[in-house]
Amino acid sequence: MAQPDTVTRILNTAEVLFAEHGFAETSLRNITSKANVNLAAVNYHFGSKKSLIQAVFARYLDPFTERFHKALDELEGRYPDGTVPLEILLEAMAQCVLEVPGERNSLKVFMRLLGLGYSQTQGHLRRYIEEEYGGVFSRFTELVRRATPELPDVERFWRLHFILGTVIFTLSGLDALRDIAEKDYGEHVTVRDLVQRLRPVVVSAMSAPLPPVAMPRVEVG
Amino acid sequence: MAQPDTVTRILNTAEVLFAEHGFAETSLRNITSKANVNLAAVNYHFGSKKSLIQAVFARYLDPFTERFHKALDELEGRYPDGTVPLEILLEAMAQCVLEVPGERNSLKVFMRLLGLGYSQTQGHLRRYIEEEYGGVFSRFTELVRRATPELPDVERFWRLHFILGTVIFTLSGLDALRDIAEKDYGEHVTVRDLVQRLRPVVVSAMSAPLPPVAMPRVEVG
DNA sequence: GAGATATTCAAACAATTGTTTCTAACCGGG
DNA sequence: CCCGGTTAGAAACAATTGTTTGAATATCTC
Repeated sequence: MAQPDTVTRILNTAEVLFAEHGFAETSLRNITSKANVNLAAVNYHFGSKKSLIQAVFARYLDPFTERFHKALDELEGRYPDGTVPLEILLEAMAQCVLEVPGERNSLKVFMRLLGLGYSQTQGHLRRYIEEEYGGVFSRFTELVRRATPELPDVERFWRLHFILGTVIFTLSGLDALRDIAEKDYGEHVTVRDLVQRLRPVVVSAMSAPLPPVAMPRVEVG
Repeated sequence: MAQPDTVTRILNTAEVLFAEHGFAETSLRNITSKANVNLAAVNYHFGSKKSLIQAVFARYLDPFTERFHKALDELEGRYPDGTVPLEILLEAMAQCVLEVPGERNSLKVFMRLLGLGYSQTQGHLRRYIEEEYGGVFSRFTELVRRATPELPDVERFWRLHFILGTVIFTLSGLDALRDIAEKDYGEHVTVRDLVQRLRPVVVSAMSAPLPPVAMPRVEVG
């Protein structure tokens, strides 16, 4: 079997090392040695470590956004009034996330990278992701807005991030949690099982009753 | 105003730098210079950078676990059959989280550290937290078990981690989200507001309908 | 106040980091 | 065949990392 060329060999190795140990904790020498590639190759092909990190993300996010856009196109066509039911929207997003890495590496790496992208304080990464892929997300949230007209805008904003937290946190820490679950309950869980479990929880979260209106706090002398 | 002694000066500076930039991205020299302390002081007082990180966590988690244990004691006394309603349990936990850092620094730093502790792949930290503070958590989950007897054990396990993800993810990324929310909706949000919003969402998530039973996949020839 | 202990300090240590440089090898088109 | 630009390679670079050392200073005890 022919070895892939240098840049994909670097990307393949880098993404699993990043996912395993984080960005700052993974040295270029560690990557290049495991990839059987010269150290200088990274700076030659990518320019810098930062750009390598972004390239790792792009290889996942580019096909994802493409699929997601297509899926939303299809949905908007199927519901000509522009109001797609919430469950359908969430389901479409879940399917797109599930399909993307299937071709190549594991979904686990993808989710772990997403989690790191949010938590690790690599400023450049956050900016890069927002600029490059903010478009699909706002398109999605606009559809969610039409699907949940009863929700105040602020409330919907926060709830979307609540469930984003649930998904990223769970799937990105999946390995550790899976071990515990398997040890304590003897049940081997796949990512698809988890999505199955997430579905009703996410839907319930989005349609929870509104919180009591915040009283402006009045100082009592 | 008298300056606090060296070790607390180090801890005070370290915790905000860690929360801002992560552990690996924060150098001891950065900490010691901002704390007006000699570089060697860290290794003298704490032994190593790892131990400093653990000490930063301990200063938050020790008082938290103490309060949390007391709160659970009080609840178990109030409900002698050992069945505390779920809402009360969640409320108690929220209150303990909110109260702890009030004395000293901001709740924001605490939550950010918690998020980093989960996502950053500092193996020693995970182990330290589990060994040192796993006790309260399992006590809490046992109470949750009694409060939700209708939930299968596995399902409850996952749902607890779902909402854990929501809370940590949201509160730990609060700063960035707050900026967006304020810009888009002109509404300044405090941590307490967020807890207000989280309450109904979390309760709904825990009491969502069970997912459809997973069919064992049968290969169709 | 002398002596012992605890703390601070500047300096150096050894290891590792990302990046650059320059040379050698490759490879397709004249 | 050999020449052009592209890729691979070994080595060195400069900067930064956590940690250690040994002397100076402060703090406390008897």
